Amino acid sequence: MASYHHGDLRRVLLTTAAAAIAESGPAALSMRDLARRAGVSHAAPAHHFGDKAGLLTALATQGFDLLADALRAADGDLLDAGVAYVGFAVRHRAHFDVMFRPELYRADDPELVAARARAGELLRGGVARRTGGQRDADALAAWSIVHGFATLWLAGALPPRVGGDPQAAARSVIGRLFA
Amino acid sequence: MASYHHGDLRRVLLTTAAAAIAESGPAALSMRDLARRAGVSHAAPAHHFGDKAGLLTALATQGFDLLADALRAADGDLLDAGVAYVGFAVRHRAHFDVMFRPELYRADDPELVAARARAGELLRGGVARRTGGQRDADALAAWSIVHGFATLWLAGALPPRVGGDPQAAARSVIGRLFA
DNA sequence: ACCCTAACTTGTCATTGACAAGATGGCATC
DNA sequence: GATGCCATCTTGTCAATGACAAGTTAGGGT
Repeated sequence: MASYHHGDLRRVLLTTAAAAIAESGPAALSMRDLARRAGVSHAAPAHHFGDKAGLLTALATQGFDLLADALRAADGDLLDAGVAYVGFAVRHRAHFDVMFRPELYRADDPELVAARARAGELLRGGVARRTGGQRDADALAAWSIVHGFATLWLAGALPPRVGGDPQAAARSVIGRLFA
Repeated sequence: MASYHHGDLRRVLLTTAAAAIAESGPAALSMRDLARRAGVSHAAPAHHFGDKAGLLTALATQGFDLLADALRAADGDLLDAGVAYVGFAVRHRAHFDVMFRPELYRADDPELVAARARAGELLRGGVARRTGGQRDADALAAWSIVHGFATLWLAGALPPRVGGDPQAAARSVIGRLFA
């Protein structure tokens, strides 16, 4: 038997939830099924997250932090940042799914707000190095195109001819911006 | 008392469901609450749609048809088609929300597949008039940018400075493509 | 040795989705 | 105009779920 005090349950629940959501979407996630997968009682998740919205808030927060990490690695280059954005969405599909669905979680949670602000800062930074032009509109266009591509990819809405490598396809698409 | 045979229930349920989803998202939609809003018994919706997935399949199908109508009105112009796409997303938020969430409905439903194909045809048509370039990648970029903008707008993820008119903002953003 | 509290469990309740079976009434057919 | 048919809608029921209340366990500080 595992010890009565799991000790690491919160993290395990988050990763398990991410896996479950990646399979069937946030709507299909059940607190009780999550508890079952983690081998704990049906009320254990509620202890750590309060309720379902609490869990998804934690997931979204983690997601914004992961996105910030991914963008940091691109180091300010617009194209790389865009590709990294798509890469993040594909690698962390569950987080991405939840992050932009604020009705599922508590969008005013302080930790969530802070993490989102950090990621937003890096997102804007990716465009900052471009010279001239209307920076705001450029940033918005860049964000829109990568977000749209990632969303369509994840939804399976893109035709097969796009190919199997989302990051490569994204690179080609982003190239159409400011061409 | 309303007559025992409602006669128009199916359509009423679809519009009521769209309103409910526009308020709180597809996840929060309850068949029983839907029945309550429509003033019918809790099992009436299931008669028309089978189950929740059936209802959302019907909504998505209707959504693709509405999108096709909106695109047709743009008459082949790329910029107009993009603005129309965003306008559709904002005006028919619930439909748009469901359409690109295939795990919520039966993506292989024949009527759904047909409606989606019709809309897809018009979508590609919006880019067809452009001369030269790699048409596929151009179409993908255009779709991505309008879809991303619409998604971000609906998620409330855009900063306030973007303003209150999504179609105007979209026009400016789309202008960054092929500039 | 003691308690204090975080971590988890058991128990419960209203609500939900899905299904089964019954009731109603318009409509075609004779 | 009586009869039968069947789509439409209702009532009834069941397992599963989310949320909450109350109890149990163990580890750490004093």
